[in-house]
Formats: sequence, structure tokens, C-alpha cells
Amino acid sequence: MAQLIGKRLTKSFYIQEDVVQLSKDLLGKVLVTNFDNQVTAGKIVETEAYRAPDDKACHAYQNLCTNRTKIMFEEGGIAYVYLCYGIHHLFNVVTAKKGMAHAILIRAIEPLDNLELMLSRRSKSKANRQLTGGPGVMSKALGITTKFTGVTLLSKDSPIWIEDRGFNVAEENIIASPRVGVDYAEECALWDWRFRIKDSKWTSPAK
DNA sequence: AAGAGGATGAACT
DNA sequence: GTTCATCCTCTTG
Repeated sequence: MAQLIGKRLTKSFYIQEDVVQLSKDLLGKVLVTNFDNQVTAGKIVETEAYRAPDDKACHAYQNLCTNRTKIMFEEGGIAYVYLCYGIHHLFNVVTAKKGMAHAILIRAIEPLDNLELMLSRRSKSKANRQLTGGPGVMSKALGITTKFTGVTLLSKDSPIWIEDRGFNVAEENIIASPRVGVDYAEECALWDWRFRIKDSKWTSPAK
């Protein structure tokens, strides 16, 4: 029971090469998961860009290609899911053309469809920022785990895709800030590659 | 073959 | 504000 309310983003969107611009374009788009006959969806309100080879915070820095990172070198339009601290599943969208390891980490969403299931997956009873605000908990609410790494977002029977439901986010409503948790990346840690929708109550407050 | 550390979150004081 | 859970991936030997 695919529940395509908006327009699914196509390959032409994902293969654009400006991963920073794409990260801003993803704000307001809707991330949908659909498996085990259960659909959940939420509006993307916070993203972060990662770009090999020059970004030290990117797993594929200097085009380092391993079993884990080789997913990022594929053509844009697939998922890169990675386990952090042995606990949290972090969902990324691979972008750009084959051979360019660019990815966008989705950090927070605003719940839209099937709030009940998201609450249940998070063992919570109230919908607030703690439900889907943060890359680890967002994946948990949507049921995303590392087993989805490498799946396409383009097929009509994909378990995960991103669609456009017509939410428009104006440039002046986008807040850019430095990425967190990447202090080891030295000067790259200062790049304003984290983007969120201004005044969204579903992200942490801007600094 | 083994060890260190990480794109975090939750539960504490 | 601090602490720690917990396991995969990469590096080194």
C-alpha cells in the first residue's frame, strides 16, 4: 500500500553535484518509510552535508574507500545507513554521480504520517522534539536500521524514499551553522554545513 | 587477531 | 553539565 501523496524525488535531483545546496533543498521535503505494510513519514527539518574528498568529517575523506564507505561512491539516490556508538542508526542520502562520495545526513524530521507507530517505536506517549529530533532517534522512529544501507530511493517499491509535498522553505528561513560532533575534523568542523528550518520546534534551538 | 574510537542519546547529579 | 551504554569499522601487528 504505497502511500505516495506528493511527488517522489527522482534521480535528476540526487545526482546534482552541489551537496551543500542539496542539503538546503532537502529541507521541507518528506522522508517516507514503507515496509512490513507500515508507512511512516515526516518533513525534513534539519540536515548536514558531507563531501569527500576534501571534508575531513566525511567518512570517505580523501576518497577513502572501504566496505562501509563504498556506498557513498555510488550514483546518488540510495541510502547510506551507518551505526554510531554501537547504538544509533544514522540515515544518510547519497548524492552526486558515481565516483563522488557525497552524502547528506538527515538529522531531524517533523512527524506527519502514522504518528502512533513512531511513538510506539520510540516507546513514548507524547509527540515532542525528543521523538524525532536527532539523527539516531529519527531513524528509530522511522524504523530505519543498517540493513537498509545501499537501498535505492528511486524505485516504486523502495522501503524508503523522499517526496515533495509542496512545502516551500525560503532561503531566509534556513539557518546555517557548524556541524557538531566532528571536532576531530579540525578546520572543517567550522564549515556551516548544518542546515535547519528557522523556528521549527522539531529541531534543537539554533545557536 | 585484537584494540581503539566514533556524524549520539538518555539518564543521571 | 556529566556520564556511559555498546558494537561496527578501521588500523595495526
